[in-house]
Amino acid sequence: MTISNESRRTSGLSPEYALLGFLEQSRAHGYELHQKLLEHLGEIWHTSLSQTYNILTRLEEQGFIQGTTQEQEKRPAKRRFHLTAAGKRRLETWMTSISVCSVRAIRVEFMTRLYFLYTRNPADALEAIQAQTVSLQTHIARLKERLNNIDSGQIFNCMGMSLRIRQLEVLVESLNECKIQMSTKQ
Amino acid sequence: MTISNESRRTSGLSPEYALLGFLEQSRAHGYELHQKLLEHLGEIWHTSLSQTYNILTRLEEQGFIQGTTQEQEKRPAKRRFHLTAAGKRRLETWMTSISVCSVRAIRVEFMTRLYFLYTRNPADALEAIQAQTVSLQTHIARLKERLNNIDSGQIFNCMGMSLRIRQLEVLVESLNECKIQMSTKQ
DNA sequence: CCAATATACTCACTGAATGACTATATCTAA
DNA sequence: TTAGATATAGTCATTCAGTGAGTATATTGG
Repeated sequence: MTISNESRRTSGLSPEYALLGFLEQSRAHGYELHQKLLEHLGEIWHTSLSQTYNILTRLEEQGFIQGTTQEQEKRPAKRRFHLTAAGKRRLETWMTSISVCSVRAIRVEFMTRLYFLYTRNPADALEAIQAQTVSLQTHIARLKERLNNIDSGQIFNCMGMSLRIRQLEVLVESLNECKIQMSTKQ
Repeated sequence: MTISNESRRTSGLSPEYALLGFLEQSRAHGYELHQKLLEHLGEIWHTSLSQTYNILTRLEEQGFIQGTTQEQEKRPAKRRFHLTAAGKRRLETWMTSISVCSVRAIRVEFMTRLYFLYTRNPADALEAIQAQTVSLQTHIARLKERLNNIDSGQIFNCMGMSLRIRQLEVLVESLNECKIQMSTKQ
Protein backbone atom coordinates (compact mmCIF):
# COMPACT_ATOMS: atom_id res chain seq x y z
CA MET A 1 0.00 0.00 0.00
CA THR A 2 2.59 2.50 1.08
CA ILE A 3 4.97 1.10 -1.48
CA SER A 4 2.58 1.50 -4.37
CA ASN A 5 1.99 5.03 -3.19
CA GLU A 6 5.68 5.85 -3.52
CA SER A 7 6.37 3.94 -6.73
CA ARG A 8 3.37 5.51 -8.38
CA ARG A 9 4.78 8.98 -8.03
CA THR A 10 7.39 8.42 -10.72
CA SER A 11 4.72 8.74 -13.38
CA GLY A 12 1.91 10.68 -11.74
CA LEU A 13 2.65 14.35 -11.30
CA SER A 14 0.35 16.37 -9.13
CA PRO A 15 0.79 19.69 -7.35
CA GLU A 16 0.49 18.07 -3.95
CA TYR A 17 3.97 19.15 -2.87
CA ALA A 18 3.30 22.67 -3.99
CA LEU A 19 0.33 22.68 -1.64
CA LEU A 20 2.46 21.33 1.18
CA GLY A 21 5.07 23.97 0.38
CA PHE A 22 2.60 26.82 0.56
CA LEU A 23 1.17 25.38 3.76
CA GLU A 24 4.63 25.45 5.28
CA GLN A 25 4.80 29.18 4.60
CA SER A 26 1.46 29.75 6.31
CA ARG A 27 -1.72 27.87 7.06
CA ALA A 28 -4.43 28.48 4.52
CA HIS A 29 -7.67 27.13 3.14
CA GLY A 30 -8.27 25.47 -0.19
CA TYR A 31 -9.28 28.47 -2.17
CA GLU A 32 -6.32 30.50 -0.95
CA LEU A 33 -3.92 27.70 -1.81
CA HIS A 34 -5.37 27.52 -5.27
CA GLN A 35 -4.85 31.27 -5.67
CA LYS A 36 -1.23 31.01 -4.59
CA LEU A 37 -0.65 28.18 -6.99
CA LEU A 38 -2.06 30.30 -9.80
CA GLU A 39 -0.07 33.37 -8.89
CA HIS A 40 3.35 31.89 -8.26
CA LEU A 41 3.35 28.72 -10.32
CA GLY A 42 0.44 29.25 -12.67
CA GLU A 43 2.55 28.73 -15.79
CA ILE A 44 3.81 25.49 -14.38
CA TRP A 45 0.70 23.82 -12.96
CA HIS A 46 -2.55 24.06 -14.81
CA THR A 47 -4.79 22.66 -12.18
CA SER A 48 -8.45 23.18 -11.51
CA LEU A 49 -9.96 24.24 -8.25
CA SER A 50 -11.64 20.87 -7.81
CA GLN A 51 -8.37 19.12 -8.34
CA THR A 52 -6.86 21.23 -5.57
CA TYR A 53 -9.66 20.17 -3.26
CA ASN A 54 -9.24 16.55 -4.24
CA ILE A 55 -5.58 16.64 -3.35
CA LEU A 56 -6.24 18.40 -0.06
CA THR A 57 -8.78 15.75 0.87
CA ARG A 58 -6.30 13.01 0.10
CA LEU A 59 -3.48 14.72 1.95
CA GLU A 60 -5.68 15.03 5.02
CA GLU A 61 -6.73 11.38 4.81
CA GLN A 62 -3.08 10.43 4.66
CA GLY A 63 -2.35 12.57 7.67
CA PHE A 64 0.01 15.05 6.01
CA ILE A 65 -2.20 18.04 6.63
CA GLN A 66 -4.98 18.75 9.05
CA GLY A 67 -7.90 21.05 8.60
CA THR A 68 -9.96 22.83 11.20
CA THR A 69 -13.42 23.85 10.19
CA GLN A 70 -14.37 27.46 10.86
CA GLU A 71 -18.06 28.17 10.72
CA GLN A 72 -18.83 31.52 9.16
CA GLU A 73 -21.83 33.72 9.75
CA LYS A 74 -23.30 33.78 6.28
CA ARG A 75 -20.87 31.81 4.16
CA PRO A 76 -20.04 28.16 3.75
CA ALA A 77 -17.61 26.90 6.35
CA LYS A 78 -13.92 27.34 5.64
CA ARG A 79 -11.41 24.62 6.28
CA ARG A 80 -8.10 26.06 7.29
CA PHE A 81 -5.29 23.57 6.82
CA HIS A 82 -1.90 23.24 8.43
CA LEU A 83 0.99 20.84 7.98
CA THR A 84 1.28 17.96 10.41
CA ALA A 85 4.66 16.62 11.55
CA ALA A 86 4.31 13.84 8.99
CA GLY A 87 3.52 16.43 6.34
CA LYS A 88 6.65 18.40 7.21
CA ARG A 89 8.75 15.27 6.91
CA ARG A 90 7.12 14.44 3.59
CA LEU A 91 7.80 17.93 2.28
CA GLU A 92 11.39 17.83 3.51
CA THR A 93 12.04 14.48 1.85
CA TRP A 94 10.66 15.80 -1.39
CA MET A 95 12.62 19.05 -1.16
CA THR A 96 15.90 17.16 -0.96
CA SER A 97 15.12 14.54 -3.56
CA ILE A 98 15.83 14.40 -7.28
CA SER A 99 13.21 14.33 -9.98
CA VAL A 100 12.71 11.60 -12.49
CA CYS A 101 14.52 12.52 -15.68
CA SER A 102 11.61 13.21 -17.94
CA VAL A 103 10.98 16.49 -19.67
CA ARG A 104 7.70 16.97 -17.91
CA ALA A 105 8.96 16.01 -14.48
CA ILE A 106 11.76 18.55 -14.71
CA ARG A 107 9.68 21.33 -16.14
CA VAL A 108 6.92 20.82 -13.63
CA GLU A 109 8.04 19.02 -10.51
CA PHE A 110 11.64 20.13 -10.38
CA MET A 111 10.73 23.76 -11.11
CA THR A 112 8.26 23.66 -8.25
CA ARG A 113 10.87 22.27 -5.91
CA LEU A 114 13.25 24.97 -7.09
CA TYR A 115 10.67 27.64 -6.29
CA PHE A 116 10.31 26.53 -2.69
CA LEU A 117 14.04 26.01 -2.23
CA TYR A 118 14.70 29.43 -3.66
CA THR A 119 12.18 31.24 -1.47
CA ARG A 120 13.77 29.59 1.56
CA ASN A 121 17.39 29.94 0.59
CA PRO A 122 18.68 30.65 -2.94
CA ALA A 123 21.92 28.77 -2.36
CA ASP A 124 20.01 25.51 -1.86
CA ALA A 125 18.32 26.04 -5.18
CA LEU A 126 21.65 26.30 -6.96
CA GLU A 127 22.81 23.08 -5.37
CA ALA A 128 19.63 21.33 -6.41
CA ILE A 129 20.19 22.37 -10.00
CA GLN A 130 23.66 20.92 -9.83
CA ALA A 131 22.45 17.58 -8.51
CA GLN A 132 19.59 17.37 -10.98
CA THR A 133 21.94 18.14 -13.85
CA VAL A 134 24.25 15.30 -12.91
CA SER A 135 21.31 12.93 -12.73
CA LEU A 136 20.09 14.10 -16.11
CA GLN A 137 23.47 13.55 -17.67
CA THR A 138 23.83 9.98 -16.51
CA HIS A 139 20.31 9.33 -17.72
CA ILE A 140 21.13 10.77 -21.11
CA ALA A 141 24.17 8.51 -21.31
CA ARG A 142 21.99 5.47 -20.58
CA LEU A 143 19.48 6.44 -23.25
CA LYS A 144 22.23 6.95 -25.80
CA GLU A 145 23.50 3.47 -25.13
CA ARG A 146 19.99 2.14 -25.55
CA LEU A 147 19.66 4.04 -28.81
CA ASN A 148 22.74 2.26 -30.10
CA ASN A 149 21.17 -1.09 -29.30
CA ILE A 150 18.00 -0.47 -31.26
CA ASP A 151 17.90 -2.25 -34.59
CA SER A 152 18.55 0.59 -37.03
CA GLY A 153 15.81 -0.76 -39.26
CA GLN A 154 13.33 0.35 -36.62
CA ILE A 155 13.62 3.94 -37.74
CA PHE A 156 10.65 5.15 -35.75
CA ASN A 157 11.97 3.69 -32.56
CA CYS A 158 15.29 5.36 -33.36
CA MET A 159 13.76 8.72 -34.17
CA GLY A 160 11.57 8.61 -31.07
CA MET A 161 14.54 7.89 -28.87
CA SER A 162 16.74 10.53 -30.54
CA LEU A 163 14.03 13.09 -30.04
CA ARG A 164 13.78 12.22 -26.36
CA ILE A 165 17.53 12.46 -25.89
CA ARG A 166 17.66 15.81 -27.63
CA GLN A 167 14.92 17.13 -25.35
CA LEU A 168 16.83 16.06 -22.28
CA GLU A 169 20.01 17.67 -23.54
CA VAL A 170 18.18 20.94 -23.97
CA LEU A 171 16.82 20.54 -20.47
CA VAL A 172 20.38 20.56 -19.16
CA GLU A 173 21.06 23.78 -21.04
CA SER A 174 17.87 25.32 -19.67
CA LEU A 175 18.72 24.40 -16.11
CA ASN A 176 22.04 26.11 -16.55
CA GLU A 177 20.26 29.25 -17.70
CA CYS A 178 18.03 29.08 -14.64
CA LYS A 179 21.15 29.00 -12.50
CA ILE A 180 22.40 32.15 -14.18
CA GLN A 181 19.02 33.87 -13.84
CA MET A 182 18.80 33.05 -10.17
CA SER A 183 22.31 34.20 -9.43
CA THR A 184 21.89 37.56 -11.12
CA LYS A 185 18.54 38.23 -9.44
CA GLN A 186 20.08 38.23 -5.99
CA MET B 1 -20.78 12.12 -24.61
CA THR B 2 -19.17 12.24 -28.01
CA ILE B 3 -18.07 15.78 -27.40
CA SER B 4 -16.37 15.05 -24.10
CA ASN B 5 -14.71 12.12 -25.77
CA GLU B 6 -13.16 14.37 -28.40
CA SER B 7 -12.27 17.25 -26.13
CA ARG B 8 -10.66 14.88 -23.70
CA ARG B 9 -8.13 13.75 -26.24
CA THR B 10 -6.17 16.97 -26.04
CA SER B 11 -4.74 15.93 -22.70
CA GLY B 12 -5.06 12.17 -22.55
CA LEU B 13 -2.63 10.27 -24.73
CA SER B 14 -3.23 6.60 -25.25
CA PRO B 15 -2.07 4.18 -27.92
CA GLU B 16 -5.60 3.62 -29.15
CA TYR B 17 -4.87 4.94 -32.64
CA ALA B 18 -1.81 2.79 -32.89
CA LEU B 19 -4.04 -0.20 -32.26
CA LEU B 20 -6.48 1.00 -34.90
CA GLY B 21 -3.55 1.53 -37.25
CA PHE B 22 -2.23 -1.99 -36.81
CA LEU B 23 -5.73 -3.36 -37.19
CA GLU B 24 -6.01 -1.60 -40.53
CA GLN B 25 -2.94 -3.48 -41.73
CA SER B 26 -4.45 -6.80 -40.68
CA ARG B 27 -6.92 -8.16 -38.20
CA ALA B 28 -5.31 -9.41 -35.04
CA HIS B 29 -5.97 -10.31 -31.44
CA GLY B 30 -4.93 -8.41 -28.34
CA TYR B 31 -1.72 -10.15 -27.63
CA GLU B 32 -0.52 -9.80 -31.21
CA LEU B 33 -1.35 -6.11 -31.23
CA HIS B 34 0.62 -5.66 -28.06
CA GLN B 35 3.58 -7.40 -29.67
CA LYS B 36 3.43 -5.14 -32.71
CA LEU B 37 3.25 -2.09 -30.53
CA LEU B 38 6.36 -3.24 -28.67
CA GLU B 39 8.26 -4.10 -31.82
CA HIS B 40 7.54 -1.07 -33.97
CA LEU B 41 6.76 1.66 -31.47
CA GLY B 42 8.16 0.24 -28.25
CA GLU B 43 10.39 3.23 -27.60
CA ILE B 44 7.45 5.53 -28.04
CA TRP B 45 4.66 3.81 -26.10
CA HIS B 46 5.39 2.12 -22.83
CA THR B 47 2.13 0.38 -22.33
CA SER B 48 1.25 -2.76 -20.47
CA LEU B 49 -0.59 -5.74 -21.81
CA SER B 50 -3.56 -5.05 -19.58
CA GLN B 51 -3.72 -1.49 -20.79
CA THR B 52 -3.86 -2.77 -24.34
CA TYR B 53 -6.78 -4.99 -23.40
CA ASN B 54 -8.51 -2.11 -21.64
CA ILE B 55 -8.29 0.03 -24.73
CA LEU B 56 -9.48 -2.77 -26.98
CA THR B 57 -12.49 -3.32 -24.75
CA ARG B 58 -13.33 0.35 -24.89
CA LEU B 59 -12.83 0.55 -28.65
CA GLU B 60 -15.19 -2.36 -29.11
CA GLU B 61 -17.80 -0.80 -26.80
CA GLN B 62 -17.57 2.36 -28.85
CA GLY B 63 -18.03 0.38 -32.03
CA PHE B 64 -14.68 1.18 -33.63
CA ILE B 65 -13.50 -2.39 -33.67
CA GLN B 66 -15.27 -5.69 -33.49
CA GLY B 67 -13.99 -8.94 -32.11
CA THR B 68 -14.97 -12.46 -32.99
CA THR B 69 -14.29 -15.12 -30.44
CA GLN B 70 -12.49 -18.19 -31.67
CA GLU B 71 -12.66 -21.17 -29.37
CA GLN B 72 -9.43 -23.11 -29.21
CA GLU B 73 -8.96 -26.74 -28.36
CA LYS B 74 -6.76 -26.45 -25.32
CA ARG B 75 -6.16 -22.74 -24.92
CA PRO B 76 -8.23 -19.85 -23.77
CA ALA B 77 -10.41 -18.40 -26.51
CA LYS B 78 -8.84 -15.81 -28.76
CA ARG B 79 -10.63 -12.66 -29.75
CA ARG B 80 -9.65 -11.60 -33.21
CA PHE B 81 -10.45 -7.96 -33.85
CA HIS B 82 -11.10 -6.05 -37.03
CA LEU B 83 -11.85 -2.41 -37.80
CA THR B 84 -15.46 -1.42 -38.34
CA ALA B 85 -16.45 1.28 -40.82
CA ALA B 86 -16.66 3.74 -37.91
CA GLY B 87 -13.21 2.67 -36.81
CA LYS B 88 -11.80 3.29 -40.26
CA ARG B 89 -13.31 6.76 -40.31
CA ARG B 90 -11.91 7.44 -36.86
CA LEU B 91 -8.47 6.32 -37.90
CA GLU B 92 -8.62 8.39 -41.08
CA THR B 93 -9.66 11.51 -39.21
CA TRP B 94 -6.79 11.03 -36.81
CA MET B 95 -4.30 10.33 -39.59
CA THR B 96 -5.05 13.66 -41.24
CA SER B 97 -5.23 15.74 -38.07
CA ILE B 98 -2.61 17.75 -36.27
CA SER B 99 -1.31 17.04 -32.80
CA VAL B 100 -1.59 19.35 -29.85
CA CYS B 101 1.63 21.33 -29.54
CA SER B 102 3.05 19.76 -26.42
CA VAL B 103 6.39 18.02 -26.24
CA ARG B 104 4.81 14.75 -25.25
CA ALA B 105 2.05 14.87 -27.82
CA ILE B 106 4.55 15.36 -30.61
CA ARG B 107 7.03 12.80 -29.42
CA VAL B 108 4.36 10.20 -28.83
CA GLU B 109 1.18 10.85 -30.76
CA PHE B 110 2.62 12.62 -33.77
CA MET B 111 5.44 10.10 -34.13
CA THR B 112 2.88 7.31 -34.12
CA ARG B 113 0.85 9.04 -36.81
CA LEU B 114 4.03 9.53 -38.78
CA TYR B 115 4.78 5.82 -38.55
CA PHE B 116 1.46 4.81 -40.05
CA LEU B 117 1.56 7.54 -42.68
CA TYR B 118 5.07 6.49 -43.63
CA THR B 119 4.27 2.78 -43.94
CA ARG B 120 1.37 3.70 -46.21
CA ASN B 121 3.05 6.36 -48.27
CA PRO B 122 6.23 8.22 -47.28
CA ALA B 123 5.22 11.38 -49.13
CA ASP B 124 2.23 11.83 -46.83
CA ALA B 125 4.52 11.65 -43.86
CA LEU B 126 6.66 14.49 -45.19
CA GLU B 127 3.57 16.62 -45.68
CA ALA B 128 2.38 15.88 -42.17
CA ILE B 129 5.72 17.06 -40.78
CA GLN B 130 5.34 20.26 -42.71
CA ALA B 131 1.86 20.92 -41.36
CA GLN B 132 2.80 20.04 -37.80
CA THR B 133 5.82 22.33 -37.98
CA VAL B 134 3.70 25.27 -39.04
CA SER B 135 1.30 24.60 -36.19
CA LEU B 136 4.19 24.38 -33.74
CA GLN B 137 5.62 27.67 -34.91
CA THR B 138 2.40 29.61 -34.46
CA HIS B 139 2.04 28.04 -31.03
CA ILE B 140 5.56 29.08 -30.11
CA ALA B 141 4.76 32.63 -31.20
CA ARG B 142 1.69 32.67 -28.93
CA LEU B 143 3.67 31.41 -25.98
CA LYS B 144 6.36 34.00 -26.53
CA GLU B 145 3.77 36.71 -26.43
CA ARG B 146 2.39 35.26 -23.24
CA LEU B 147 5.88 35.17 -21.77
CA ASN B 148 6.20 38.88 -22.41
CA ASN B 149 3.01 39.48 -20.49
CA ILE B 150 4.11 37.69 -17.36
CA ASP B 151 5.14 40.02 -14.56
CA SER B 152 8.91 39.72 -14.65
CA GLY B 153 8.94 39.53 -10.87
CA GLN B 154 7.39 36.07 -11.20
CA ILE B 155 10.70 34.56 -12.13
CA PHE B 156 9.54 30.98 -11.79
CA ASN B 157 6.60 31.53 -14.05
CA CYS B 158 9.01 33.13 -16.52
CA MET B 159 11.58 30.37 -16.28
CA GLY B 160 8.90 27.70 -16.62
CA MET B 161 7.53 29.32 -19.73
CA SER B 162 10.96 29.90 -21.26
CA LEU B 163 11.80 26.28 -20.72
CA ARG B 164 8.62 25.20 -22.42
CA ILE B 165 9.26 27.46 -25.40
CA ARG B 166 12.80 26.20 -25.74
CA GLN B 167 11.57 22.61 -25.76
CA LEU B 168 9.11 23.37 -28.51
CA GLU B 169 11.76 25.11 -30.58
CA VAL B 170 13.95 22.03 -30.35
CA LEU B 171 10.95 19.95 -31.38
CA VAL B 172 10.83 21.89 -34.63
CA GLU B 173 14.49 21.15 -35.23
CA SER B 174 13.94 17.47 -34.48
CA LEU B 175 11.03 17.22 -36.87
CA ASN B 176 13.22 18.65 -39.54
CA GLU B 177 15.81 15.98 -38.85
CA CYS B 178 13.09 13.33 -39.12
CA LYS B 179 12.24 14.70 -42.53
CA ILE B 180 15.84 14.32 -43.62
CA GLN B 181 16.08 10.81 -42.19
CA MET B 182 12.93 9.71 -43.92
CA SER B 183 13.96 11.17 -47.26
CA THR B 184 17.36 9.50 -47.26
CA LYS B 185 15.94 6.10 -46.26
CA GLN B 186 13.89 5.82 -49.38
C1' DC C 1 -32.07 46.70 -5.65
C1' DC C 2 -30.68 43.59 -9.19
C1' DA C 3 -27.13 41.11 -11.58
C1' DA C 4 -22.60 39.78 -12.05
C1' DT C 5 -18.73 38.08 -9.93
C1' DA C 6 -15.88 36.10 -6.25
C1' DT C 7 -15.63 32.93 -2.57
C1' DA C 8 -15.75 28.12 -0.94
C1' DC C 9 -16.67 24.18 -1.72
C1' DT C 10 -19.07 18.88 -3.01
C1' DC C 11 -20.07 15.15 -6.04
C1' DA C 12 -20.04 12.01 -9.79
C1' DC C 13 -17.74 10.39 -13.57
C1' DT C 14 -14.13 9.04 -17.17
C1' DG C 15 -9.72 7.34 -18.42
C1' DA C 16 -4.80 5.96 -17.62
C1' DA C 17 -2.19 2.78 -15.50
C1' DT C 18 -0.72 -0.93 -12.56
C1' DG C 19 -0.70 -5.35 -10.32
C1' DA C 20 -2.50 -9.53 -9.08
C1' DC C 21 -4.60 -13.43 -10.75
C1' DT C 22 -6.10 -17.49 -13.97
C1' DA C 23 -5.17 -20.75 -17.43
C1' DT C 24 -3.02 -23.25 -21.07
C1' DA C 25 0.68 -24.45 -24.47
C1' DT C 26 5.26 -25.16 -25.76
C1' DC C 27 9.99 -25.65 -25.24
C1' DT C 28 14.22 -27.16 -22.80
C1' DA C 29 17.54 -29.29 -20.10
C1' DA C 30 18.54 -32.79 -16.54
C1' DT D 1 10.37 -38.14 -19.85
C1' DT D 2 9.16 -35.02 -17.14
C1' DA D 3 9.55 -30.88 -14.23
C1' DG D 4 10.12 -26.18 -14.74
C1' DA D 5 10.52 -22.04 -17.38
C1' DT D 6 8.50 -19.17 -20.63
C1' DA D 7 5.07 -17.52 -23.98
C1' DT D 8 0.27 -17.00 -25.00
C1' DA D 9 -4.24 -14.90 -23.88
C1' DG D 10 -6.58 -12.92 -21.18
C1' DT D 11 -9.81 -10.94 -16.51
C1' DC D 12 -10.52 -8.16 -12.49
C1' DA D 13 -9.99 -4.74 -8.93
C1' DT D 14 -8.11 -0.64 -7.57
C1' DT D 15 -5.86 3.97 -7.40
C1' DC D 16 -5.08 8.47 -9.07
C1' DA D 17 -5.55 12.54 -12.21
C1' DG D 18 -8.58 15.51 -14.08
C1' DT D 19 -13.09 17.51 -15.64
C1' DG D 20 -17.60 19.38 -15.31
C1' DA D 21 -21.65 20.28 -13.17
C1' DG D 22 -23.83 21.72 -9.25
C1' DT D 23 -24.62 24.27 -4.50
C1' DA D 24 -24.50 28.15 -1.71
C1' DT D 25 -23.33 32.65 0.02
C1' DA D 26 -21.05 37.41 -0.03
C1' DT D 27 -19.68 41.49 -2.24
C1' DT D 28 -19.72 45.04 -5.51
C1' DG D 29 -21.12 48.06 -9.35
C1' DG D 30 -24.52 50.35 -11.81
